[in-house]
Amino acid sequence: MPEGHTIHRLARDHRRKLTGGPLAISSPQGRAADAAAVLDGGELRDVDAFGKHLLYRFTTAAGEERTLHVHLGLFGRFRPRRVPPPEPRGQLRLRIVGAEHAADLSGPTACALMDPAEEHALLARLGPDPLRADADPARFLDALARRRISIAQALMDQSVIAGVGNVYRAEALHAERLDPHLPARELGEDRAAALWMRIAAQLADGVEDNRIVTAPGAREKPGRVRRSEAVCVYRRTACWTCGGSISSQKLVGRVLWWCPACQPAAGVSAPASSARR
DNA sequence: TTTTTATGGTCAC
DNA sequence: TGACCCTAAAAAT
Repeated sequence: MPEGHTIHRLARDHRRKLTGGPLAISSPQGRAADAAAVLDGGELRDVDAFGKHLLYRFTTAAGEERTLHVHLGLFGRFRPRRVPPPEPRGQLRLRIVGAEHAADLSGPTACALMDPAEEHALLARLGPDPLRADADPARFLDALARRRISIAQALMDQSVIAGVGNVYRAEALHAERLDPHLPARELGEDRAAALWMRIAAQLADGVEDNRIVTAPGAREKPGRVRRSEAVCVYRRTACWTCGGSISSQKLVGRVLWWCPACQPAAGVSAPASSARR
């Protein structure tokens, strides 16, 4: 589930549904018992999202300001619940129950209190997040210009750009007709700026839809569109745009998907060079 | 029923 | 680069 759009959507939803009143906070599974004990009975003031990280700003029942850091990782999920919530099923790391809304968190990579120093260190190693109004695209352009790694690898590096995951990487590169193997530094300012804009737009759509829909026209009929029909290249066999065969390759532990026809290597007939990985 | 896979990330070698 | 962490559902047996 979680790329940056999921995280920002959760921040928005939880800000709206869980702030403004005392919360019962527990860790049925016990693995976040310490944080739950501190936060139980407190109030949520705000929720911040940075890339794939969530920061929940609490005022505890004792009147202290504390921040809960949540990172969903690959498997983490926040599920909305009615009040009262049902008996916990499966592994439930954290349960937050307000007067009208509740939320269950399972499988996160991180769910722990974070002090200001740790938060500072976290934010310092994150690149700009296109979903944040305070994001500086110049940092993205600079990072790309300095990297020898491929653009595909660069987009997965959260210190280059925060919030992009494996689906948006594939879809944004396809939308910009960029060969994923192109070295980041060879992108050039114009194409890098266009890529930033594309990612920002796709992520923003993702927040609104609460899912990734990048296939042209598919957003107009949400709910009816299967995932495979909502994207152009990710985990597809045929390109949504041209119908050609989609290529895939394991790259640094993740599968990269692209359309060789829509995203040709610069100078296909040129002598084999470092362009291909 | 078991195995594999997944939209993520860290750490040790 | 691989081991590992976390959970659930799909795919394979």
